[in-house]
Amino acid sequence: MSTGAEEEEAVTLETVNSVTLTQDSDGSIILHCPPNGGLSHTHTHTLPSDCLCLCVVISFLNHESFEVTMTATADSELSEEGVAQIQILQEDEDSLSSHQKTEEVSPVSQAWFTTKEDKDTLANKGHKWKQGMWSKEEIDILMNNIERYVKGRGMEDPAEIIFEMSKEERKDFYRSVAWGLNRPLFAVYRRVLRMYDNRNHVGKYTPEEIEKLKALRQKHGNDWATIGAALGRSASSVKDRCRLMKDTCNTGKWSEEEERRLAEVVYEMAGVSPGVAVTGGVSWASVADQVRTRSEKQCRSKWLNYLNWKHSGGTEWTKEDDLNLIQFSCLGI
DNA sequence: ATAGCTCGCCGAAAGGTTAT
DNA sequence: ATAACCTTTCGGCGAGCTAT
Repeated sequence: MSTGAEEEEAVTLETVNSVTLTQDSDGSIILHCPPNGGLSHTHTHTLPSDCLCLCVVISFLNHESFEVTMTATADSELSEEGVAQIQILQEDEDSLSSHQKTEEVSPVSQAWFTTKEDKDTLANKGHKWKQGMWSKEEIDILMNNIERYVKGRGMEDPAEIIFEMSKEERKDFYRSVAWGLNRPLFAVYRRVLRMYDNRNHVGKYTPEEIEKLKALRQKHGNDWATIGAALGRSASSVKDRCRLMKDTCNTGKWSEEEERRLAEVVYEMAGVSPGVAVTGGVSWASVADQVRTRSEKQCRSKWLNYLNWKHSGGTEWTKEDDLNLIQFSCLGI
């Protein structure tokens, strides 16, 4: 590390266009470097608030992508668009030139759709990517990317691009916006749609809405788009709401018989012997079918909150214990 | 502990549009 | 015509909150 390039005579200067700086909602500055592989290393550096000059030494080990998050900069030197090109002091000529020879984009986040086979292939090549819940950091990156894209085009509302523009007009929108995110592009696409569809975060369903929903459900079956339109909600919202309206189930305390059935089914399905903790391999919908008197959600909740622990715990809580407890408490003991 | 609920994620697949 | 790109839909599932 040095404070200036003039002291580093042996060093080659090279501008890499695709390296950008952005700022997240916390004011942290994020340096995005080209993703050339799946595995992403994240380093966090905190800089003094009077830091005027930034020197970053980067090695493209294994052509992996990475980002550096910096906080506590006094005045951001970012340009209007929130993007700054930076220079890289290149210490190892071979690493960068070989890096530049490799494909410029991550195969994970740049192919529009990633089929099962694609994913197998990528995994076999050692690529890894994120799935599941989006972290705050990822959302920040995404929103920043979107903001940058929007501002860069002198626009105001991202929804304009997402819902009004022709595909032609928004050409590279999704790929630009996926920048720095180690997820399949398709996942980014869906995330963006969900995020900016204002029929998606409307809030709690009122009793009136529930009634309407039931009626619409009768009328239109699984035509969620139609139902949603009639209610001013998104299709996925009404679909998910309907999922919760099962009415053939018991409520209240589980009977011993129900618990027994549940445990039996779960152990059978998970393929472990009774007493072993079950961590996965259970389809709760099927469990509910077999338990018969409880919904999928009730089964899952019951198992995860109570029975799994009870059955696999160090001291087995037996049926006799249950009976004793009941008897004793009835007798006031 | 249980129910009720919101918000959210995923893979898969079918269907539509645009570029070459 | 074909490939690449984009959109929509569906079924399956989960985290985590609140009220009681």
